[in-house]
Amino acid sequence: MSSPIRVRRPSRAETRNRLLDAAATVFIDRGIGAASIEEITDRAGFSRGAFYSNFADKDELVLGLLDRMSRESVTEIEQLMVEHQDPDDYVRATQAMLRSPGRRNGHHHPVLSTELMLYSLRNPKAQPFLKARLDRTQKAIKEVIERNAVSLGLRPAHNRSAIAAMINAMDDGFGFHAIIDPERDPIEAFSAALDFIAEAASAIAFAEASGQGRLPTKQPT
Amino acid sequence: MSSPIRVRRPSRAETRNRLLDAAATVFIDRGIGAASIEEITDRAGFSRGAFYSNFADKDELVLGLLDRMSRESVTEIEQLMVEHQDPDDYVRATQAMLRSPGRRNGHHHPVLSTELMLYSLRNPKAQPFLKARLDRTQKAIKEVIERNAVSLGLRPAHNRSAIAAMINAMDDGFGFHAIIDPERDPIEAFSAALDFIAEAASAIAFAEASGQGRLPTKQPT
DNA sequence: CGTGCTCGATACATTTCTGTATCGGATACA
DNA sequence: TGTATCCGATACAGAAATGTATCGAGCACG
Repeated sequence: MSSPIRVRRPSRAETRNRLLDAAATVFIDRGIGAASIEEITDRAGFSRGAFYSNFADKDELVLGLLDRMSRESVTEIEQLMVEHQDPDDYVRATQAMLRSPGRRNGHHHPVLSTELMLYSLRNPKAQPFLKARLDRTQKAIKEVIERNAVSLGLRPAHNRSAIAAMINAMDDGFGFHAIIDPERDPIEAFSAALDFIAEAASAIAFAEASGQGRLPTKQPT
Repeated sequence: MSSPIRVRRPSRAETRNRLLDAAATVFIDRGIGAASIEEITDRAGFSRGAFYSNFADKDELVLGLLDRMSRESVTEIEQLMVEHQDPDDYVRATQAMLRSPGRRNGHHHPVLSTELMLYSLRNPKAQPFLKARLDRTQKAIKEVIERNAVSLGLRPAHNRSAIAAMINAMDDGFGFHAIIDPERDPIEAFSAALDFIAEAASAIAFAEASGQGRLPTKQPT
């Protein structure tokens, strides 16, 4: 029978992708610096020859991973935000996504992100990818804030970008602290923080409306 | 002349400390995983023999560094907090400390902290050190919050530990984002965030005093 | 079919890193 | 001053990792 399923050797793209997948898991397990090409190819089920046929060296591999991650996530966060415009919904969707199988195993693992962040410090070529991702994330958060500005009671004077940066920083910070202390639940902490900020925003709006003077804002630096 | 200054070979403790110093800088430059013993001893001005005379292997070196950092910082943050009970003062003192020469060069560099965090993930022996440091930091922040609870307008219902965790997470998060994008100023962002939280706390207190009902709090997880 | 090309496997050369064994100068102390 | 001990330097062996050169099976295309 001419079944479309045939025993064939993996296409070049397939090999490349499997190598990238394996690289992501080895980077998580060992760290980028300590990861050897051999462990990566072993885990991918190839020989080192396959690696050197697809990449010049480890740096190019990391860049390739970064590039693929970048392509994949261009729409991911934005889509999530668009689909769940209500902050509550978004938090819940985020939880679901974070817990979905294949997420923490795959390439979007907080540890991998951290490894890549440090890597970008040492290889400037990687920096634009991560900066772009950071900017995208914060822009998406900002858009959700702006859409919900009225119901949140946010005053025009409040700098939405700054608040988005705060939220993003907290999100990542909680993630890191969960790495240090696994007993901490970053999602719960993040939810609580969002609640506080939402409550704070309405309270500030209320205080303002009641003629309560705005607190003096200090000038840093 | 019997000057007390003599040409002597460094004491054991001195050698050890210089090795730890060098290790810290190499870890920052290359990452813990990619750091070789030789580069560390070179930078410290010793031979590899000196290293193996003081440490069994790289793991023991990292643990030693962690231990020394732990000892050094036990009082540092707390002292800073005690000396500057006013939040404004504290922020300013923090800025001064962060900018003090020898801080970012030495061992308290955000990159080093991140390296160690990832390391602790892979070597459980390191975990207690970092968890202890994290707990200490948050406890100190919490104490400052509690001392200033009245002037901040914090209601008893507010969970001070959660707010301390928020602040700490933001602090670290901003630091990490500054690593990704050097144009960002983590100190300025942190100051702005503290302002927002302080403003929010008084506004919440004011809204509460005016009979404005507390916003419903969502139940995560 | 068969021929050329692609791409992963194998083998090899080289470098780098680690860890140990040994040596010798400096120090402490009587 | 003599002597035992300490501790870093040197030398060596082995392992691990890198990168290249070569080989050969599979696929595309005539």
